[in-house]
Amino acid sequence: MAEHPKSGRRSPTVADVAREADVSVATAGRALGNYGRVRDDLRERVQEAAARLGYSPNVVARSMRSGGTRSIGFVGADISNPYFATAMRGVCDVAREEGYEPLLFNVDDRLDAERNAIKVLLEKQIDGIVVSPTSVTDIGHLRQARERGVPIVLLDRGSPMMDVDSVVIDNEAAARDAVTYLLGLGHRRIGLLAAIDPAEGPQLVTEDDGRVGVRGAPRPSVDRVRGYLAALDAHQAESSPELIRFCPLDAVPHAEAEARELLSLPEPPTAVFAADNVSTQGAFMAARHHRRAIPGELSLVGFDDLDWTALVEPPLTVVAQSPLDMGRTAAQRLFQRIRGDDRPAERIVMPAKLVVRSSAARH
Amino acid sequence: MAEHPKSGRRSPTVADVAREADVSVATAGRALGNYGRVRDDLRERVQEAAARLGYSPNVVARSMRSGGTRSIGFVGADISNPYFATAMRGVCDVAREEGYEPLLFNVDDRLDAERNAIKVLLEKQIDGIVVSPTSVTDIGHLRQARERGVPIVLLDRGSPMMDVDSVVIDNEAAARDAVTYLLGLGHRRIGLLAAIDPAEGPQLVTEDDGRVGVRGAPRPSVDRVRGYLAALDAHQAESSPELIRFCPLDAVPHAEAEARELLSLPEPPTAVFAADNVSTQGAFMAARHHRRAIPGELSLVGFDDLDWTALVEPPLTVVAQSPLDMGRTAAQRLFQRIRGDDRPAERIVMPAKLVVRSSAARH
DNA sequence: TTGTAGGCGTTATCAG
DNA sequence: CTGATAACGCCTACAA
Repeated sequence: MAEHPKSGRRSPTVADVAREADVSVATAGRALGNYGRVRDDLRERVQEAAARLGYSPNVVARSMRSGGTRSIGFVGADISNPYFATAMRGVCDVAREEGYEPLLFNVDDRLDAERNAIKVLLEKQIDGIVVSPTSVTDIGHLRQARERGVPIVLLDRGSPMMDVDSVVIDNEAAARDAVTYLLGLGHRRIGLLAAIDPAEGPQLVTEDDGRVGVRGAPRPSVDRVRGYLAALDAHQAESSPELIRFCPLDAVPHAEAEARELLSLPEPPTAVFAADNVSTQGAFMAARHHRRAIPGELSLVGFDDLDWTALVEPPLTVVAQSPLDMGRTAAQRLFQRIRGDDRPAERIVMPAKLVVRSSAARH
Repeated sequence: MAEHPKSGRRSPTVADVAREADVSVATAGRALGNYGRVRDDLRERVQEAAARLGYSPNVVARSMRSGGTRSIGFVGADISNPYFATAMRGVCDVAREEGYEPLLFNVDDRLDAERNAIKVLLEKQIDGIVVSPTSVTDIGHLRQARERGVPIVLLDRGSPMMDVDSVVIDNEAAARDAVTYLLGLGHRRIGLLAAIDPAEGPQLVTEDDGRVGVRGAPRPSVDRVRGYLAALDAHQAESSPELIRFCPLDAVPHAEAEARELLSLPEPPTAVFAADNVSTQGAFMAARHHRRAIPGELSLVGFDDLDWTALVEPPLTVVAQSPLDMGRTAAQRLFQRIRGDDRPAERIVMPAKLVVRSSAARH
């Protein structure tokens, strides 16, 4: 048992250990920190003294001197969303492997919270940041971090306005594949459900030739809408604004409400592509509410391979991405940057694949 | 990682601002930190200079002087487990309200990882810790933190060996209620499934009167077994070791395997109580594998009101606790301690209630 | 009201 | 190989 002579008081410092071992602070420091050379017997005496006093180094003071904190920041929407929780897990694992500590911020897709998170991280002298930016256009705070020399890696959402690394999936292709799959099953009237913040201003437009297009910053959801439209175009299937539903907030009840409206259309879709995990849950619940049998009366392809999608009846066909790997990859790239790698910024595209289960059938 | 004198990139300090504004560092410091008195025109000059230089305070240096870091630690099993993710969310929210930053550690129920987490947190001069201890008996590292004067609050699991606050539910009562509910429906042969680490050494014993008992440290799972047994006893229903299944690891496949064995018994139970969310998922999957209709052929009561339990068919009857509130409560108590409150340690019992849906029927 | 001069704990530098 | 000392950036007695 280590004695605590001054229990509850100031914790012992190198100077205390030095005094106890009857050496200079410099020698004690060297013996404790394994730097420089110390005679073996002295080293031992110091280490014994340290153990006796219950010494543990003060990382704050160390950071003070070194300028680095051996910690990184992770800024994401919400940890109770499984996507972010898992991505964060990946970031944490890599950080620990590197001997770094991650600092987590939930910003709930609020820009002011994100700005504040970046500010706090900079004040904390963090060594790097992984961020899923709320906005891909309003990024002054991210720029500021970069100007300070703090490396940044974008996760899930890249920004064309900023020259930094990003780790994403090819959202357009993933959506195109999913919708092409439904088209291949014979569906021609396919609904789309997506959680898109209207503040980011994506707009549905009807082209001269009657086809629908989407304009807006390349956020994941918007890109998925593009992929959906591209697949329809390629098969000359109809696209119509009434089949495309955005739910304004990132919450399941809103998504369910939109999905219900979609299914209540005079001529309802025979299939629905839900472009994110919130919409997927909303669509599933709406189908149940309307007693629309899946896949008999309604085919459904969802997004994100969450636990529950394989547990429900029928198990859902979904586009699966790997937030764990994305988080790991983002962190790995961040550490390359922290170590001084200055190759040009890169857009790292991770795989997403369609996991076919039983929620879509031939029409 | 900013090495020491990094040419001109070094971020500006109070001294730089002072020079720019042509005042002393003290005045600049006062103007920037809103303490002491500064003449208005000077304050303005300083703030302009700060803005011009892009000054932001160095929290590390501030901590160095003040001795506190305005940050707390959260040590839990695994953020990708929704229970911990949500609890962590609660802790984070309260911390931010208090102007503190939370530092998160995943320890995956590994004691060495937990010890290391505590060590790192102490070195980082953290102001307090919320921890879901892996072990309720091997707690030397937690003691050490307390001896250092760092307040600790235990979450989910209390320890009788340590005089600290804990935030828990009444696991025994919750399990008793759940099983009593099944007994009330006429079930007499009720299986139990629980994820218990054998390393924590709970033992099933058969008493002289033929009844089954459980011995072991009061972890949540063990307490739930106690509650299960107590309910059976109170109704003179049979208890038998073959009806009680522990899965060794905290993973769904193991739970499912145990559940399958349980359902394959020559005389299988008519109802199952799954004592945690992992077991609940395992039991549900096993029932499906055996084509045992719920609740027609098998009644199931699970634990933890996760999203998916309401989404499956039939929606599951579960014991619900609120990890969000538990996390918030733990953090609130922690801040009381940080502020110096030294009332005796308390065991804060949060509510858990049975949410009746459709997975249990009359036998 | 403003300025000067330490000191927090660690580590790097330089001299013995 | 060891020891004294000077930073790192901020804050606060204390002095002016």
